[in-house]
Amino acid sequence: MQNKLAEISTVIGDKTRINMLCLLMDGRAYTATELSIAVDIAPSTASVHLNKLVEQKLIECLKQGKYRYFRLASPAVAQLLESLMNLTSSLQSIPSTTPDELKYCRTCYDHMAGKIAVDLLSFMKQEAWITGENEYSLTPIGSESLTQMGLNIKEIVTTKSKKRFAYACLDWSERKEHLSGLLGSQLLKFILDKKWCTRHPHSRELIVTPSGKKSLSRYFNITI
Amino acid sequence: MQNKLAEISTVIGDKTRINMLCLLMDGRAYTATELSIAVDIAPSTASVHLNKLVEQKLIECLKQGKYRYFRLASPAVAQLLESLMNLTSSLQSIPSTTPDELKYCRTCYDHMAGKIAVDLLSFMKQEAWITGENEYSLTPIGSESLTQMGLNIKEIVTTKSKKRFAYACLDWSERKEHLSGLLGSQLLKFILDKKWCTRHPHSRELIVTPSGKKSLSRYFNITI
DNA sequence: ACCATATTTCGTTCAGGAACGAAGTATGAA
DNA sequence: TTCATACTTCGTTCCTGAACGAAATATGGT
Repeated sequence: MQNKLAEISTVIGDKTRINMLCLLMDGRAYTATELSIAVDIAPSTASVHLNKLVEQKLIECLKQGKYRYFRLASPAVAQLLESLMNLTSSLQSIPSTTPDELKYCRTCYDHMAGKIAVDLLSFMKQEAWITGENEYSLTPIGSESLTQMGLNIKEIVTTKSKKRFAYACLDWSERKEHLSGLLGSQLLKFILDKKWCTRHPHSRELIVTPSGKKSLSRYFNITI
Repeated sequence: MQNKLAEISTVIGDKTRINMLCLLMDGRAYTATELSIAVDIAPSTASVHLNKLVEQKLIECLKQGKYRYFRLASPAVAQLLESLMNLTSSLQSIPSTTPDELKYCRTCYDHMAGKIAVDLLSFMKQEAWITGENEYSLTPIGSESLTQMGLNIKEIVTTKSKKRFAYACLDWSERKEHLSGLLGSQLLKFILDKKWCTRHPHSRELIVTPSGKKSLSRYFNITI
């Protein structure tokens, strides 16, 4: 019991690992190499540290191709780090992402990405429109809400497609999850149809229209 | 800035020191020797550990004659330890497993604890019956009020005792300060004598009697 | 298929620091 | 005063674990 506690605290109690955890405090996921560069150690050393942190469930690892993204495992970990920072009274403000347009709203393959998409997913989770960890299912609440919004959910749900229905995709700029899968792509299609956003002619940027601002705010409580 | 954080976390990240901190989680002050025995190391080693903890302001030291009493430095430290315990999901995490009654009103060694005791201390502070940060002194107002209530303050003040007169004890469940020391123990004695509370036969719980309710409300503005 | 990049595993080196006991200091008691 | 107890300081030993680079593995791109 206290043994477990001692284990955890020794894992936390390392200069390098604490620095890593601090970097992860912004809620984003970083690759092993990025972290190793940021804290100035060899990748091999970083790998060892990251494994220890994963072992103690302080962070978790998301494989994506040859990359491994690491992020804090739970809000409880963030809270722990925060109380640590409270002690030093050096609660550095979490670096706010300076949203250059592309970071803000764009496409990622066939679905939306950027801050808006991250906010959108977090709204849908919070309002219990969807459930699940990495693979999502639509709840009756979500189904109804989206239908009322104008999406033909019935059609989407009955679509025969090899595509996964809905899952979490890591955003490359925010490094936070956003909605991917059939639901994500249909949602983008819908938003473009409704002209809440329009495509930028030469990039993957999406431009939110005035009516889009209103609707996004109304349906998803997203302010721009 | 992160340097400071790393320092603190390395100090926390030691099996022996964490064990000591856990012992101190009950809010009580222990001597160096007691702690060294409890965690099974030589007194000299304990001394080094305790100094490190003091240096980082995780605990504080109160000299009293040849004894040194150590206790947690602040509620913030208790909170840190609690969030650490949260991670282990060990249900030794206090709040959920503790019956409400025990949280509400009980003894902590020789004085009262629980929500009532916390309220009581905060009332005494607010009404300027006592002054001080962690070590309290009785003010003339406090002295008079308590005397009027029926406590023999003169006798208590002139008692020769190694015990500290009055100090803040960290509450185990509330994580807030309550009154400990000679004054605290005498107050409990008084309250039991007056039958404002009675002891539960097999636990540290205190049961507030009907007349206790009236008196606590009248003298300390505490509603139950 | 080939190479480039991301990450892990392994073996080695090395510094830091945890632990002890002995000797020194401080305080209380007889 | 003298002794006992509480605690600290110092010097030494010893072990853990942080770090590295080289080689292995995994994946993507061309």
